Amino acid sequence: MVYRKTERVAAKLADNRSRIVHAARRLVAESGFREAQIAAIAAAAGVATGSVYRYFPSKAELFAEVLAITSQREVEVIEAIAAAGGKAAARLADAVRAFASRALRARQLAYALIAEPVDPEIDRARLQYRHALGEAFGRILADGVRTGEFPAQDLEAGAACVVGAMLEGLVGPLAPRGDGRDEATRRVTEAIVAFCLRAVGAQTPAGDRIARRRP
Amino acid sequence: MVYRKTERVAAKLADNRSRIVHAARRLVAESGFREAQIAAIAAAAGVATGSVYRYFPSKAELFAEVLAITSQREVEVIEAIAAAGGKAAARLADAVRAFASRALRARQLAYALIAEPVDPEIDRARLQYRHALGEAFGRILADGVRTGEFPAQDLEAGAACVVGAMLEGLVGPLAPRGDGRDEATRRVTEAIVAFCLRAVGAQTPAGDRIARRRP
Amino acid sequence: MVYRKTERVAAKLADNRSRIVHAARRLVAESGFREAQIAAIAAAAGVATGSVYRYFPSKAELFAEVLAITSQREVEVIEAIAAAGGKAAARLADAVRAFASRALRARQLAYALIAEPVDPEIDRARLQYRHALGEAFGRILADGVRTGEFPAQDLEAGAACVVGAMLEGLVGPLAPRGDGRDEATRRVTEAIVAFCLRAVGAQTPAGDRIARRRP
Amino acid sequence: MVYRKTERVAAKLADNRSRIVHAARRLVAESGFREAQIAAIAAAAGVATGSVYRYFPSKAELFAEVLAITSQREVEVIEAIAAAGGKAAARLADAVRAFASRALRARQLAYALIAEPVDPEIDRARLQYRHALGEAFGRILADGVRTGEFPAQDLEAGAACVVGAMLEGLVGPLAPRGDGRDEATRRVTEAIVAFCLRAVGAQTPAGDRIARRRP
DNA sequence: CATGAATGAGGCTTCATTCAT
DNA sequence: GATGAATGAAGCCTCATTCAT
Repeated sequence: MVYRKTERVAAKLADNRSRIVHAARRLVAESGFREAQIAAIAAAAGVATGSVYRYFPSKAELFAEVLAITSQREVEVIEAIAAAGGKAAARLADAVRAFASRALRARQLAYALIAEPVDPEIDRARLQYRHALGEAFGRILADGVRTGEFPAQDLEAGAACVVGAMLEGLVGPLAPRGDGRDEATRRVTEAIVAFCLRAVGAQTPAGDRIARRRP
Repeated sequence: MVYRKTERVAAKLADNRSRIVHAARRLVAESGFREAQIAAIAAAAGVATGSVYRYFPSKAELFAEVLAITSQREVEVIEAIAAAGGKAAARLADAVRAFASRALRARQLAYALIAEPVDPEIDRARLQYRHALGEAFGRILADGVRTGEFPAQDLEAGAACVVGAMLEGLVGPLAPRGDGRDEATRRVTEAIVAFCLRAVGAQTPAGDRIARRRP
Repeated sequence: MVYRKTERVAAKLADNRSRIVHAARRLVAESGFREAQIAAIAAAAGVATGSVYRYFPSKAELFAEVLAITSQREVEVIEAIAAAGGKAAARLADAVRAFASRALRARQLAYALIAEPVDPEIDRARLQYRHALGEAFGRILADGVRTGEFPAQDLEAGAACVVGAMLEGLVGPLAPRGDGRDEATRRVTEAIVAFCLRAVGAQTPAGDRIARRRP
Repeated sequence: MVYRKTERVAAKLADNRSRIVHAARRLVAESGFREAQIAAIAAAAGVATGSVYRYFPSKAELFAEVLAITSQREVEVIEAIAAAGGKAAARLADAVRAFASRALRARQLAYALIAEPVDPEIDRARLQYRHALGEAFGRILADGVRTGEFPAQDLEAGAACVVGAMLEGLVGPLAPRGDGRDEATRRVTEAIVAFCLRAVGAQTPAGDRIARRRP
């Protein structure tokens, strides 16, 4: 019984699994799902093709996990902001900004997460992501409505709309082409923030009120 | 005689082309891109497989046209509303409602148009659609800002956000499951309308203003 | 409409289909099911791999047909003998001899037909063959019993036993190694014939009766 | 101490080897060769996959041994009956009955032993089994001929035919579906016994002789 | 020796595209 | 031009065997 499940062995296994997932993630981030074939993933992970199947029963399951893991991180960021204290409006703004800066930094990945063509089987994972994202934003909205910061409104629809506005604004065809740090991108991000704040009925700051006046 | 024959031939050709496009569209609407293989499309169009390649150089180009034609119609509807007279807020509301009722009536097609997995090459056509949709909404926004109905704002971003909010609200994972005519769906549609009106800073009707007051 | 389904085209199709079946049959006859992979069959038939799937939905179905066609011929031969006039005993002897001479001439094929390892899905076709073979022999038995040539007996079991005796005697491990025309093989064949005749209770000819006497 | 250890180790080794063989046998009996992959066998035997290769150079050799061991038992039963005293006809009948009752009780295993698709390499073991079975029956036949119970006949062919008749009658497509203890199965078994007795020319009991008369 | 994860060759199947008729 | 059968590259997955620990 020489082959004990020592930490090293366990680590190796976990490492392999993780390397496969990350290789898959990387390939998706670089060239989209199209290019992320099992053989390529295995090669990128430094394992044999068959080894992928030791960790995942099928390609679909692997990708589901890639989507799940990747999006979980995004959702967690938003959830953390949602759960923080302070004004709902400020949290909403922060959440949008956080999402934006992350999405723009890894545009191809964000696109894949959100919109790229995949197997219908894999798509479920994507829907879950957007659902979770919606719930996180929904929590902020609910808080805002409860405290009177925001007017009464349909929370579910509002959350979905915020998510949609964000996604389309950032990943859609009108999205800025920068990496999240250039001026143009910052402007668009702030425009989306303002859009969402108004949309949920937040008391907009003075500057905005002034902007409302006829020129 | 020769002229007539030519005419008839031309008509036949146009007819075939159109039948192929429509067969493709129908298959997509019914079962998504997955099921829309060249052979299936040809069969549905009543032509031979090879004939598809007489009219389209590749599958991607065929689908690009399917997307273009289908979305053009949608865009035209929105553009017509955008170009109509009256308050920008009313037009915005109408446009969202029109989009919603059409999208919900042909959900699978709308999903395919907006989000379903396809070849990256085909995806460009999708982006154009969303771009055009954005422009139509952008025009309404611009009108509203010009007349002072809406406050000054980033028009491009705002248009994209409106489109995104609509799409996510209607086709995303939180979307209603009805066909556009049931009560739940109507409620969601109106919630999206209200969201977008607030988002662009429209002077909301009295009822909404009241809701804005602290409870 | 230049591409009419002329005889030539139809013939070509039928030809291709048949060539695939025969290539498969040949490969099986030469090297058994193991070697009969789709690619090899296609190559042997002079078509592309994919073309096999124009004619057969799966490998299993192709082999089912190979088995069916091949065994049908064998069964027909036996059935013709069964349906002929004359003494049942003579027909039984003829049927066994006919089966033997054919089986021995294409030993590998016979083995594959009867016993070689295949997909369980394909196996059904094999069972049908043996069933049909059994029925043909059963008819002879029934005739013999009806005319009083043979004693009353379990016809189903008897037929199965005759088939089994034949198969084992000819294709089994004790089978002769010749090609059906050498002396040793002829002797074994006649031994099997005698075995089956006695087994069904046929009035054995004088020579045999003599052999029954104590030596 | 060292000696003891060696002894224990040797026992352990023999134990492992035997467990692998029996696990393989069990898997085959339960689900056929298809399901009996090395990994599954190792798991069922409670050893590691690689350990299988410490005891057997290849899958084929393992299965050859499985077949050999399993069939040896069957052959021994038949041989014991063959070697017993008494009338050859009675022994033949007993042997057939013994074979039948065992085969029917473990139908899947019997099928695998006799007919299921496997590697050609493994098939040799199967042939040996049938050969051995044939020899056991052949001994009974030889005895019968020597004592004058049975007429002179080709012993080898006769033995093979008896085996074949049995196999086909019991495991073939016309075989009864029971477990060897139901009435239908008993009837078939007796029909096969009668068939074989007649086939070897045994003096059949009075009832059968009467049946031989013309009606 | 035992372990069991890793290997990777090999097989089946799909489907966009081509081309002889 | 139209036809639709033929093509064959490409991708997923399996599983006997190996080998570092």
